[in-house]
Amino acid sequence: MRDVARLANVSVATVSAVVNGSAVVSAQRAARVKKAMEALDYHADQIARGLKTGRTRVVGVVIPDITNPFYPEVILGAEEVAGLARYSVILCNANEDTAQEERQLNALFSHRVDGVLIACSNPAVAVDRLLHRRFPIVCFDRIPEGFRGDAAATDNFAGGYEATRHLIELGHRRIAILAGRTELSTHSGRMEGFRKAMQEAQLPVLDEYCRTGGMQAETGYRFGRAMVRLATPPSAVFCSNNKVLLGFMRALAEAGVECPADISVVGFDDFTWTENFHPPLTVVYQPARELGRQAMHLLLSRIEGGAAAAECQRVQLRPELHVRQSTARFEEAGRPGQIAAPGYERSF
Amino acid sequence: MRDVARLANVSVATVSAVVNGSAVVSAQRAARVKKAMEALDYHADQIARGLKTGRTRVVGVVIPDITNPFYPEVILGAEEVAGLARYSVILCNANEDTAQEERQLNALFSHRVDGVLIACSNPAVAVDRLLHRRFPIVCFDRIPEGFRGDAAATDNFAGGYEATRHLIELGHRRIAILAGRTELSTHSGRMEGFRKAMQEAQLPVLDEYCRTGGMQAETGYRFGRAMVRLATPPSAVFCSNNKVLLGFMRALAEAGVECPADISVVGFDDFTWTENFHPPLTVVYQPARELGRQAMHLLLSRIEGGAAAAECQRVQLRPELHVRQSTARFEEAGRPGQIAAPGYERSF
DNA sequence: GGTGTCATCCGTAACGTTTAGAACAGCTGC
DNA sequence: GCAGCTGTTCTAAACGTTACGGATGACACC
Repeated sequence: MRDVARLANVSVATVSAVVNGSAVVSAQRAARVKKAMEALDYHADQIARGLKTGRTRVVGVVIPDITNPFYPEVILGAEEVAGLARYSVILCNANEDTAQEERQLNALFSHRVDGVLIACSNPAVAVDRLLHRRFPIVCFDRIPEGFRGDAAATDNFAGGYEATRHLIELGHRRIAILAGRTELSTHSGRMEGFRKAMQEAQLPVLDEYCRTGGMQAETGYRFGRAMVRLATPPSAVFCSNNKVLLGFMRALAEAGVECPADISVVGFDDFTWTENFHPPLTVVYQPARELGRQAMHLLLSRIEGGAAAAECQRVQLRPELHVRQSTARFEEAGRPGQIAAPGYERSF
Repeated sequence: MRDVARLANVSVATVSAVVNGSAVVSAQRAARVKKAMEALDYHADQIARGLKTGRTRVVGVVIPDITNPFYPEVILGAEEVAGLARYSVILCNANEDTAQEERQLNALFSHRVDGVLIACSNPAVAVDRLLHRRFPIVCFDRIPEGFRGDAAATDNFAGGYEATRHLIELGHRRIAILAGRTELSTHSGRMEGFRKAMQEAQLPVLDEYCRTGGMQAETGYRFGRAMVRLATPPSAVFCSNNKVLLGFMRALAEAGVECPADISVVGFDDFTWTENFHPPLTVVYQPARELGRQAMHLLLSRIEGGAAAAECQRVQLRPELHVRQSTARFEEAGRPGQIAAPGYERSF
């Protein structure tokens, strides 16, 4: 900057003024400065600027699992609107680990990011602390319990409800749920939707039909193996996590259980490959990219509007049921020896 | 920091010394300082530190398409080793757009990142400029032509070669290739491997069997539609990009062409879902996460070792062919009316 | 007691910006 | 001719660190 000033024969203040347009400078001088900047390939140092202004034009995004294709899609949307507003994003992958999440948050904070977008687990002590300091933070996807701040998420209750309704309407009565970690708002919401639908249809939700706790394919596989060994296996399953679903389907395949002939399955999240899956999957789709966009909008307006803005903004996105071929009508006396009770049981 | 110093009744220099361990300070004082830091919840400001030291402990990672599940997996590995070394990573998604890539690079640079990891397209003017200034930069996956710097990538030639050999050994003679953008090192490498295998087997590579240029499902779909309309369609296809493959398979399904009965397909990259695909896909797997780890190692050692380190380090990872059910033996007089020439053609 | 050697500690000048306020020049109006 | 404006430019003090060089005191040695 000093070099630019010298070359253009002005002071650094003038250079700063033309860079930021923060003060009026005569056309002639401005031209000189611009030429000098060009000549020296000058780019303002965001670090120094950040130190002085307290604003870095960097936001943090922390997600629990970058390997779950849902999140990259969200990031895509978030990055899109951040980039448009000339913000950069630091990405942190917490790996489903609260301790790591907290470390990441601290790192972000000491890097002086202007705000953070986070899909976070309970309990959210670190997040609450930040929020309490009026630090711009918005939660997306997973909203910690009791969180009082901006948030964007899919209507998980509706998603769970519709998925279950779909199964019920197909004639299923013995419906199981694989629900991921229910201490997360996402999965508890989907679970609630499931319960509501079951209750409305006066169907029981059996303990042995409720499996919770895991978020990886591995746990889905375990669930699947356990489920096929049940004396009376369910005729349909709602699986609220896509990675769990993958493992579950693998277990079914290994056990020779056919979907949808022997069992109907509806999953969560839709991707390019779900329609080429075997079988093409019925899923509840959530608009992941749009979620990323909206969440980042919330964050940026919080950052620019300051904490003075409206107390707490929430956006909720509607999921959509995409019906494909992993769900089929259930006939009690259907495919002989498979759907009918005794043969069905033995076939597992 | 001033507050901490005041509370501990020492100078800021001393606080800095205990934070960084950069000078010896008596145990008693150190304890006082630590207690004060605790009491005030002091965290060093990385921005100020960065300004002073010229090192930010942030690295940039720029990828061409976060929606391609290959890259998140790479990021996972990169983040893992960066985190261990207490570096944060700024993620940039270039969206397969050279102009955007250059903007991202500039942003990273003015944020004073200590180095960047990039999978970049040709021509790599921006990258070359950085490299020329001895800025720590390592290319991964896609290595621009003539790039003289650190790089990590899969042996794409071997991947293409093995995929093609596999098809040839299954008896295929009319083999097509869907090669993505061949100006990228990845796809040109895979293409070269393909050519080599074809040449060794004295098989012709026909123009109408070579489709290049796209990286999205949409183009794969177009390729597929065009290919099934050919007078003499190929009996096997090597598709060097996973998203293109998805579109291609969709086109086949729509046209009623069955895989592997009518056509064998081998893809690139392996994911959790490839084995549940319909049909389970034969693919050449590249160790994406390990690639991320190695690339980040290269970068960090370049950063810490300075430009003084070895002239230029390269690591190459071996891909593996994962054989599943999308490839099958080709019998000239096989499945009647499908594989035999005239009927085969009509069946499309 | 003077001198030299350590071991600690502190003052302070940077790092590259922004920004408040001072300075200055050219007008206008009386 | 001078006060008062306006419009432009500059000076210099921050922002929160680090690190160089000097200061201080304790101790040992002659």
